[in-house]
Parts: sequence; C-alpha cells; structure tokens
Amino acid sequence: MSQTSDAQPAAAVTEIQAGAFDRPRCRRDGTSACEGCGVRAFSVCGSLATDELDALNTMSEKAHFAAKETLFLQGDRADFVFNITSGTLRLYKLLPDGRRQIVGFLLPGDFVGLSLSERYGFSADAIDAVSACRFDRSDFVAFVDRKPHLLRRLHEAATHELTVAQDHMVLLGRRSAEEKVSSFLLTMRERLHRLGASAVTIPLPMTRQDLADHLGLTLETVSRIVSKLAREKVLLVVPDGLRIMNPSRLEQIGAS
Amino acid sequence: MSQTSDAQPAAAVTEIQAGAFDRPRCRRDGTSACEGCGVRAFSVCGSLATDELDALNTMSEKAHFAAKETLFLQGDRADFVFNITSGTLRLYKLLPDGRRQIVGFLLPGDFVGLSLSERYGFSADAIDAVSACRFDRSDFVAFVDRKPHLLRRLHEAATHELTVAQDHMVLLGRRSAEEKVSSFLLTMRERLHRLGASAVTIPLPMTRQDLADHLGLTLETVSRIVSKLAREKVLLVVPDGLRIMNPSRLEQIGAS
DNA sequence: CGATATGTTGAGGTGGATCAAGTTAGGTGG
DNA sequence: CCACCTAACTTGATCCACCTCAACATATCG
Repeated sequence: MSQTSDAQPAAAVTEIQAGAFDRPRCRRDGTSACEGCGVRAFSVCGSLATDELDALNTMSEKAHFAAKETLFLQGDRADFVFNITSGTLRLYKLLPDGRRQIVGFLLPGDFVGLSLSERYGFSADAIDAVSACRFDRSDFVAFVDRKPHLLRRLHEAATHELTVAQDHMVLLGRRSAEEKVSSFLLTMRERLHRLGASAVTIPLPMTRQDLADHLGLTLETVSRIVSKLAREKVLLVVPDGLRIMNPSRLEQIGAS
Repeated sequence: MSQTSDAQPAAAVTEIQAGAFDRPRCRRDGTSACEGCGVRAFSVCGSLATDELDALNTMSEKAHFAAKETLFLQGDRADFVFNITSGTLRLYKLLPDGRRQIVGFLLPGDFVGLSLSERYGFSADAIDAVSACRFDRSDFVAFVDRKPHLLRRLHEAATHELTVAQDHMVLLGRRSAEEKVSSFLLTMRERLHRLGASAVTIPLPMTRQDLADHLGLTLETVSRIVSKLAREKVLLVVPDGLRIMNPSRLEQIGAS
C-alpha cells in the first residue's frame, strides 16, 4: 500500500455527481452508519440486513484520497478492500516500458478488491477527490465467509465486471477510434444514469491521456475525435465534461 | 441453446493434449464418476469432498460436441453450465456488422457459466471435438447455494478470469502485432503446462482467423508474424501447432 | 478428383501514431 | 490582482504498422 491517508482534511471534495455522494458515511462513531449510505443501493453491501450492516459498519473506516493520489500499486499486499462512496478512480496496468492500459474507471458504489486475494492485480489512483469505506481485507474475508449471501453478491459483482471486461475487449480489439469514443461515452452515460444522474452532460474528470489509455488510442486521436463530434454537433465540449447534443447519432456510431 | 448433442457417436475425439483427457467422466451410470476425472484437479469441482462429488456426479451428464458445433449463442437462455473435460472452445462476441472478438479459448478443466445468470453473455463454439460435464443450471445453482465452499471456488475462478481479461485488455490496447502473437503463445504454453503438457509444442486447433479475432489483428497479419518468427528460428510451424525453438527470445518479445 | 476451407505471400492503401507547434486554463508566488 | 509556470488540450504535417485486396498454395473431404 502506498498510503492510507485518513489525514486528508475535509477539503473541497469535488464530486463527479453534484450533491448526492459527498457526505461521509460508514463511520465507526455510530452517529451515521451504512444505513444512511447513499451508494448502498448500488453496492455489494446492498444485500445485507440491518444487523449485518451494523457489523460491517463496525469494521469499516472512512478513507479520503486527494486527486492524483495513489491508493495502491499492482503487486502491493492487499491489506484493504474499498467501497467507493464519492469520486472517480482509475485502475490500470503498466508494461515494463511504461505503456499503460486503464482497465476501468470506478464510480461511487463500485467495489475494489473483488478478488479478495493476497495482492492487488492492478494499480489504482484517485482522479479527483475520492472517499471510500475501507475494510481490513482479512476481516472482510472472514465476514464474507460467515455470510454466503454476501459472497453471492460479490460473485455477482465479479461476473458483472467480467462481462464489462469482455465488452471492453470487443471495443479494444474490433472497433474504430470514433466508435471507441462514442461507445465509451454511452457506457458512462448508462453508469451515471444508474447512479441517478441526469446523463445528458457526462462529467469527465479524467484527462485525454486517461481516456486514450483506456480506449487503446493516443491522446491526440481522442482530442481529434471529440473535436470532430463537436464540429458535427453530436457533442458540446464543456469544462471537465461533454454534453450529448445528439444522442441517437451517438448511439448510431457507438452502439454494440 | 442451439443444440445439446448427446447423440454424438464416440467418433474420433481429437485431443489438444494426447491421451490425458479423452475418456468419458462424470457419468450418471455410476461405474465411473467424478472421482476418477482427469480434469478435477484443475476445475471448480476440485474443492468438493467425496460425498459432495457423488451428489454432483448425479446431477451431471456427459455431453459431446463435434468440431465447429455451436454450444450456445449470446443471449440464449442459459439452460446449462459446463465443465470442459476435453477439446477446445472459442467464446466470442459479435458486433451487428459481423466483426468478431474472441474473448477466450477454453481448455480442459475450464468452466462455462461462471456468471450463473439467466442468459449467456457470449457465444461458444467447439473448435475441435469437445467433451464436457453438463449440468442443468438451476440444479447447479441450487447445489451451489447449499455449498458455500463451492461458491467460494466459483468466485475464485471468476476473479481469476477477470484478471486474465484485464491482461488481455493490455494486450489488445497497448501491444504490437508481434508482441500480441508472442504473448498469446506464452500464455497458451503456461496453460498447457498447468494441465501437465510438455509445453514445447503448442497445439493450435484454431484457425488464423480465430487467432486474429482473439488478438485484434487480421488473419494475414497473424500469418505474417508467425512466418517472421519461423524465419528467425524462434518458432517452427508444425501441423496444427507451433514448436517453440527459442523460448527466451519469445519471452523477450512477449513478456509482460 | 474436383470443391471448399485454410494458409501464405505480395503490393498498395489508410487509420491512427508520431512529431511538432501553438493555445488555454489553473495554480502559485510576488 | 497580476505575471509566470506548468499541465492539459488542440490542431497540423508527416509517417508507418497494420489492413485491404489479390493471387496462389496446400490441405481436407465428400
């Protein structure tokens, strides 16, 4: 683990989604707990009963990470698992020469550490300010082993991630640059929609380089495609995001 | 489901690995059961005790598929899950215009249906003759729900597949054609090695088109890269396979 | 033995990469 | 509050890795 950063002051927490995910949850002080958690409905903990939630609450600690902070590196001992409550993460793998593939972006409600294994299989950075429920991995594993219901939920989350990964393989292996960018935006829209967001303006806290490393392109190509779609009035470039002006055209290009 | 083909005559079953995986196992006739199964050590069922194995054995039926036969298509109702006992499968997704991405090749010991979900998330074809233990999905799910130990094993298999998928994203998104082919061969060697095979000659029952659709290339590019590596004495092209003549050079090109 | 699937190789084209400016937007210290 | 600095982004010019198209070779199988 690179660091654990509970010491972050409650500095301006920029949210990918305004308002909905910015309050601390899953505290151990008991005043506010998992019951009131805004992301529970989208999370693996959503399967638990009240008494189980209390037990989980006791095990959890709120962690905060500043933008660009590294949560852990591939190969680190996996001391913790996390449930993201606000902000955006990039998960990535590096080749020895520095080439990077971002295997996914995490949003509120997403879980880090599905594999429950000894070491992290990828690296993770906060893109903007991130808050998360943090659990000691061995405590969490012990808890899971007593709750088949929770294991079942973790398994469902893992197989869902596997499907998402397979869809991304199609994108990386068989789609053009314009299709990649369009398809990515539609995927983000869908994810944000599930989180209750408007899904017309897609907030993009990540850089063009991040997008490129996720889509198997260069940052210049991403920039060019975005410019082209903006020129064609399919998108409107707004600060830290894109507004979808012509959804049906975007779906026509990016549909799978 | 496209078909279920128990009616396959015991025709010449070409094995990807000679001898080791060609006898029928997991029968319901009781004479020979999961206990003697050659792939059990590599499979999700490897976690079960003898009495549990017997229960599983009762639920299973041996299924055979001829080369090029389709087991199921993406979107089909997932009536069955399978444990492969011999042969090779391709799992793939199609885009509306026919472009194909092969998300994985399955070998003996691999499990199909990890997600336990209502519908298949990809299509599956037998490449050569395939034998498998077939389970009714709802029976299998009910069994899993009574055996947290087995669920845990399925979860481990799913998260392993997720890691494999993420590694493949790196390959598809960030590696050159020569690196893709080399890395693929090293991956196959490793998998065959774990199955107890010699791992010097890599049997390749799949076509160049299959390889291309797995690696995000065209069949011509795959052919050219293989020819180039053969010309450089890194590989030797043999019927339905490749012999690795210079492993360290291959690792130098394909290492991650 | 012809027919069809599969594989190899060559010639030429192109989508996206690379290289190179120049622009914009924050962030910081004076 | 402004001047500077740096990170992020955009756009243009050129290049090249891989694709496309085409011809031919080889293998398999009714």
